[in-house]
Amino acid sequence: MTLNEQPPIWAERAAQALADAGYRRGGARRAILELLDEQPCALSAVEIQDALSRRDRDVSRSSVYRVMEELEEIGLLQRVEIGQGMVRYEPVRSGPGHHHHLVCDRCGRLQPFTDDGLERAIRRLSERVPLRVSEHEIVIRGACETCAGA
Amino acid sequence: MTLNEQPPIWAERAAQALADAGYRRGGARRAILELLDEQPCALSAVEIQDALSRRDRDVSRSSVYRVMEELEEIGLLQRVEIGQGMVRYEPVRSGPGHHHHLVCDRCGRLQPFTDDGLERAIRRLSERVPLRVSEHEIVIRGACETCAGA
DNA sequence: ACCCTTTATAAGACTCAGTCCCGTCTTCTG
DNA sequence: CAGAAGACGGGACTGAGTCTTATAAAGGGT
Repeated sequence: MTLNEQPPIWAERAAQALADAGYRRGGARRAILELLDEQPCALSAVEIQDALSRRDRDVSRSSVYRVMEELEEIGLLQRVEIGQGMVRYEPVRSGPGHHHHLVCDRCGRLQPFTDDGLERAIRRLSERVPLRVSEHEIVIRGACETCAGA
Repeated sequence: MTLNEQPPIWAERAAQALADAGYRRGGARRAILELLDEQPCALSAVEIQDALSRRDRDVSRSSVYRVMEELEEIGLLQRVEIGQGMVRYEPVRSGPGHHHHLVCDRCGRLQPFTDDGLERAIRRLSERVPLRVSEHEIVIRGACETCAGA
């Protein structure tokens, strides 16, 4: 179960990609990029704002959401809906990096995973279905090892 | 792609199940049951309240949410998270009736489907994963035939 | 049929993530 | 270095969902 462990170059790549896409630089965005790059887990918008605030680098709500939108647009960030209306964002670190998520019902911990069998099943399914499929998202819920005890 | 087309006995079965579970009867719940039974598509809480209001059978928000919770608890209703924080509810009509959903990005139309290959892949996956799996939900998004034109 | 207790309901205040708007500040370009 | 374009902050606003409380039914016992 792969946890992302690449060197912390994502923020730089992201900054470059933003520049290439015609965005100017700005303090809020920079702070957000750095924060996201450090964090091992996906964060929600509110968590991002709070974390920055704790470092005395306050950023407005509007900025958080705007930056999230921009980053998602360019494909640097993946939006993950973990149920109960909760949304979190995580850096896309390697290429397309398609993966899904395990969510712990109790502690909210999020863990990425990939599975070829699953992807194959979905690909086959996509062809037989009355829908021009654009994306799919799979969330598996349960109790993580820590929370399940045992 | 199976659309639910059973006879409209769900409301009665549901009423019975509620009684068996020790719930008393009440106007709001009755009205909600009848409405849900008629509707072919899944509805959100707000849609339920509005629909009843249009029939001059006003029901309070609290009642809608309370009843949804009760029905889900007994397994008569399935909660479907269709993304963007939207939640809809649909009657569970036949036995366990495990299935997933196709969501049209544009018109919001919801369509149930089942797929054995997919279930098999998930079952295999569940055994290899560091999580005591309790449930899974798969949402496939795209453009439905109507919206995609073609 | 009539209490009495328990449960169901309505109404509305409240929460909280997310959106929108607008005035101000910063970045970049000429 | 000035001026336009874009980035930012702050705060009003939205809308789904929650919580609280008073009132209205429902069912059981007599």
